[in-house]
This record gives sequence, structure tokens and C-alpha cells, in this order.
Amino acid sequence: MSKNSSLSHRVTNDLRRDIVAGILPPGAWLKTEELAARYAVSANPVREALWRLQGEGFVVANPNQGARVRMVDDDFVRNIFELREAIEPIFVRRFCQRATPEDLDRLRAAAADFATVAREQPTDFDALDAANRDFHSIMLEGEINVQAIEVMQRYAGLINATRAKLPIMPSRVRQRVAQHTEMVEAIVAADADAAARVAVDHIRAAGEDMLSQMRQVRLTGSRVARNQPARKDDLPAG
Amino acid sequence: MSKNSSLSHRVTNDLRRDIVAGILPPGAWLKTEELAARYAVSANPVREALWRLQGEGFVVANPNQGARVRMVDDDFVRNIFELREAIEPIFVRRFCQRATPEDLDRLRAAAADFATVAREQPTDFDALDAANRDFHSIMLEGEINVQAIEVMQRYAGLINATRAKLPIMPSRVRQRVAQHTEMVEAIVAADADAAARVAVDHIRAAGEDMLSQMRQVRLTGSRVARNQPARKDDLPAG
DNA sequence: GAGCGATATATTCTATAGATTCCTGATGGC
DNA sequence: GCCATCAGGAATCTATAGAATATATCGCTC
Repeated sequence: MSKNSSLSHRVTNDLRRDIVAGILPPGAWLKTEELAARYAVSANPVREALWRLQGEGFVVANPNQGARVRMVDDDFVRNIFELREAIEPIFVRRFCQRATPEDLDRLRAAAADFATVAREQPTDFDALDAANRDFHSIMLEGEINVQAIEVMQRYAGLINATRAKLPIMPSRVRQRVAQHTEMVEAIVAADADAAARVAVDHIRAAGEDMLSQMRQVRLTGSRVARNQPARKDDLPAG
Repeated sequence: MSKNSSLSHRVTNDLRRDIVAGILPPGAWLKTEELAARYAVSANPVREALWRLQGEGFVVANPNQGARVRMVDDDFVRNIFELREAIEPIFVRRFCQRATPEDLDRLRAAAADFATVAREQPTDFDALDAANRDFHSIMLEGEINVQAIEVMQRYAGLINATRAKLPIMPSRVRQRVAQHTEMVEAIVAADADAAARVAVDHIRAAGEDMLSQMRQVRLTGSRVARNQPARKDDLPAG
């Protein structure tokens, strides 16, 4: 697809992957020289990758001081989900207006797929996430507000990467299935208000669920096994 | 204030100023070498400035091909104002909750200031804009959703720069004064719903006004004298 | 002779290495 | 105990070399 085969792109992807995998944990300093050695490039592509990842929200940088992996704390999660609650209705409403019968069929099919995954692999985050993404991306296909899409997707990677490391509650998965169904029904009925309302509820529930799982992990210190930090020793320094 | 006195920051500011002033018009190619010569630095700070301005929305860049000043067309304006309509209510509602009597006094004073400017200098965009900014920034003072603020301010500079070159309708200025008053009243009454509604109307009116002025300028070819491109000859190439 | 495709050239972005500037923390003087 | 100065380290900048892309020219086919 996008064969952005420049060094800085490769470094961007590698760095993102390592952050997502937890090899570079939240708060870790991202020293240019260190990363340059790690990825076998010079300082410039690393700098550029850091810029890009700053744009994606993975990294926060201070002038003349260096960059670090962003801390995903409660405030941040709350802020992002609040933003999503504000923006998603735009997409849902417009999709209500423009959806063709074929679009509706595909949306229904995607909702069914998600329900299947939820039934058969209810604890597999990646599978659930992929199915969920398929469902929601249908609504973005003909969306004209590219700036709004950009905002919505900006922190999606980071939020998702963080969510992937948290436990999954079966009850919440069932709730998501129900909400998808509800949304499809509202859209089929061309009831934009109802669809937007469901979308907001959907996002709010997801946000509250994530916050509660984060609290849970903080309290119990538990951590889901999969996607664990692997080997921290890969890095020269701590 | 922010004494970001690195070369790339200086270039960022200079480049932004030149784009805002119209010396580098929308659509103009921003060649690294050319800009490096223009601002008497090497390619790297220019690259970095372009990254930053891409983040601010002034510039769009393609890999291995170059960057250009963003075109501000109708779609873009519509998208940005739609985003604002979605996000601004977040701020207004929360301000309603936390506003102290002192905050309300200052908001009232700012609204009065804007009204004064509107009466005495109704065609001075900069004065109106400054007063308007003062008014709205009061509501952002204690705002906790920094990501939402960032989104709101992202394209503000570019939109403002474009708006500054368009004509100002006295009737629209009067409408803005009235809307400010209305908003203050709703906030004083702690009626968050009403305040949010007024805010949305306010933004929608501003967006429609801007679009209609853009249409007007396109049709008549007229252009406001002040802030005109100055001298394009400053640039090596056309 | 006109249109199309391939090669060659020119332009521009991209990457490297070394020099420079800036920030941070530590040491010594007041 | 507090402030100024200095050393170490890291980010930033310059200059130059290396890729990638777009453009123009030439030759071929129809």
C-alpha cells in the first residue's frame, strides 16, 4: 500500500512498534543518539520520526531537552474520549444521510462479524479490535471532513496500544455487540439523532470501561500476560 | 514569553509570518533550499519548521516531493468550523460549572470591551480579533482538556490569517456582539445547555459568514487593501 | 507526421558526519 | 546556605554526499 520507504518512515514504524510493544515504556527518554544506534541510522531520521510520532501522540518533546514516551494517565484517556464523543456524531449523522442500501448491508455484516468474534474469541483483543475497526471504518469511507478524521485517528494508536494491555470484561464485550446492533438499527431507520446518541453512549462506555480497567490494574498490580514488555534488555540504558 | 530561541523556531515564526502576510500565497511551493537561502540557515532547521507548520496546518507536505502552503478552500473552512462546533461546547459547559464570580465579571468586561471595539473600530480586523480572542480565552483558562484545546487552536492561525484578508460586514459584527451578550447571560444563569447552544450558533454564524465572504471575493475579485501581499518580489522565484 | 514509451538529465528531498550551541547538574567561592 | 561558574552530555545546526522523483529529449511504432 503506502510504500513510504524512506529511512525516517522505517524508524517511525519501528519506534512506534517498540512503544506499542512496551519495550519503550511510557515515560522513557528517547535519546536521539541512542535510538540512532538502535535502528542503525543517523540522528536526522530519528529526529524526523520523533516529530511524526509527536503528531500521532506517542511522544512528547521539549526543545533542547529531548523527547519521551507519552504517559497515558487518567486525564489523558478522559480527554481523548471526550474529544471522540464530540466528533463521532459528525460522522454518524452524515453517514445516516449518505448510506446506500449496499452500505447498510455491509454495516450489518460487519456488526455480525463483530458479534461472532465476541462470541468465539471474547478475550482476544486483537481480533475484537480488528472487527471493531472494520465496523467503524465503514462509516468513515465517504466522510468528507478529513480534518475531523485526522483528529479522531490522532491518538487512536496510543489509546489502543494501552487498551490492549488491559483486561477485557466479557460483559463489556456483550454491551458493545448490543450497541453496534442498536446503532445499525438507528442508521437503517435513518434516525440520525438516535444514531448519534448511541454513538456517544458507545464511546462513553468504552472510555469508562478503560478508566475502570486502568484503576483495577493500578490497585491489584495485575497485568495481562500477552503483549508484555518482552525484553527490556534490548535497550542500552534503562 | 516563550523564548524558544532556536534557529528552527525562528524559521518557523518567520515562515508563518510570511504565509500569514500572503508573501507566500496558498499553493506556493516551499522548497527547502530556497527557504534556507531566504532565512539564511541550512536545510535542517527549514525541514523542522516545515514539520511544525504542517502540525499547525499551514503547510501540507508529500514525501520526496516537497511542501506547499495549504490551500484554504470552502471544504477546509467548512471542516474546521464543523470541528469547532463539536468541540467548543465542551469548553463552554465546563466553564459554566467552574466559573467564579470574578471569572464572570471578567467575562462581562471582555464582552463590553469587544462591544466598544465593534462600535468604534468596526472594520479593524486586528482590533476585533484581539478583543474577541480575549473574550474567548477567558473560558479556556482553567480548561483541563488540553488535547481538545490543541485541536481547537491547530488551524486557528491559518483560518484567522485567511479571514483577515476578507471584508467585514458591520451587521455581522453587531451579531457577534449580541451573541457574546447572550452567551454571558446564559453562563451567568449557569444554564450550560443554553450557553452551549449559543456557542454553536456563534461558530456556525462565523463559519457561514466566512464562506459567504470568500464566495463574494471570488465573484467580484475584490480584495481588502490592508494586509495585501506587500511585495512578492521578496521571493527568488514565482 | 503524430503519438507513445523509454532513457537521460535536472531538480529536490533525504541522510551522514562533524561542529556548535544549549541545557543540566556539580563544584567551589561568597 | 545561596549564587556564580564550569564541565559533561545531549540536542541542534552546517555542509556535503546520496536517493528519489519529475521533466525533457530522443527514438520507435502506427
